[in-house]
Amino acid sequence: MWYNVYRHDRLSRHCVTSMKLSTKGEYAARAVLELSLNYGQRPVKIREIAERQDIPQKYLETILLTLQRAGVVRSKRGARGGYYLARPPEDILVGEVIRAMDGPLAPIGCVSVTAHELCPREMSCGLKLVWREARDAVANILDNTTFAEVCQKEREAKGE
Amino acid sequence: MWYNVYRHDRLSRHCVTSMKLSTKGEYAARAVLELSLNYGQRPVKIREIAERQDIPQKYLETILLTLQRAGVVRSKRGARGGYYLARPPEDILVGEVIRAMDGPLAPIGCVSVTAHELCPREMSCGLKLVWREARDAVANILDNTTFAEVCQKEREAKGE
DNA sequence: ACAATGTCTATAAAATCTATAGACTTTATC
DNA sequence: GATAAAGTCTATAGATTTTATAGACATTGT
Repeated sequence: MWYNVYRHDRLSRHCVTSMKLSTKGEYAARAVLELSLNYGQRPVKIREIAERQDIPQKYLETILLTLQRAGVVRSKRGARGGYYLARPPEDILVGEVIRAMDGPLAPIGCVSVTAHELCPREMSCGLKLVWREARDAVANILDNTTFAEVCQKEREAKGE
Repeated sequence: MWYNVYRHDRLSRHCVTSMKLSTKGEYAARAVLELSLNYGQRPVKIREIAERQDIPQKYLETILLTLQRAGVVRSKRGARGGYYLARPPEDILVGEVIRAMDGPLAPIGCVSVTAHELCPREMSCGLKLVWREARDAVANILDNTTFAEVCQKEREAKGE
């Protein structure tokens, strides 16, 4: 019923949409994780992030630009340039990165907190309540997890 | 950044993917809700469901077929035919309907319970834990909400 | 100066989702 | 048993979105 599709022969993904993270969102999260692991050191080149996290470099360039405009990362141009976090990992939320790339977390517009829209038709409110609960549940996780925590879990997993 | 797009001039939707419900998933949920509201009565015609819930009829036909194959609904053919729930609304979960239409709830394959897949690369486990938490949070909502509850909330909302 | 690096915009390529067409099957009713 | 009213099925059209790349430009260190 659902197949794995290899986009650029690196990342597998289901064909379905609902509740799914885009590759863009995942690439962004991995890039920010990579910068978090290098926080406090010199800027990391796009090429390095791309290699270490196995992300298509040109695609990553556009992703990093978006993250920069969202205030998550900063860059230094020219020789010895690269990217670095705009704030310490403790202050960067996973939800923030995902929203920057993919928009609101809500499964449907009318229950979005960051981009609420009125129902174009009289919506079944019983269902609306369910979608809202789902949105809140996801937001509760992603907006309460910082990249400092992700780093720590990553290191714990590697250490064992 | 994100626009409302009117697909068939009825349902608005964001352009973004992540954590979003497909129109198909929402149509399916609304159709099952409609059948739940008519549970115990005679079969409901596709045309009636389409009109009452404002869903393109031809599209709804394929959606109902999928739901039937998933064991959620049944049909009666011929004159006076139509669709009805395969089980009482108390026994039909929202998560079941969404999965039938859109696949696993997990935001990414490697944390899916219903369709787990191995990471094609050494995945950042710190992030993987976050995706799993998000998946569990959504599943916890959608797999603990029955259409009987949705019906009740719907009626409460209408009554006030 | 020049090499290394990020910036920007357009667009190509692919995948996915939404929706419809149209021929076929089944059933109730007269 | 003829007919009309339904559901069934498969293919495919149409639209949108996502993924990815190209290539010219701007900035910085040495």
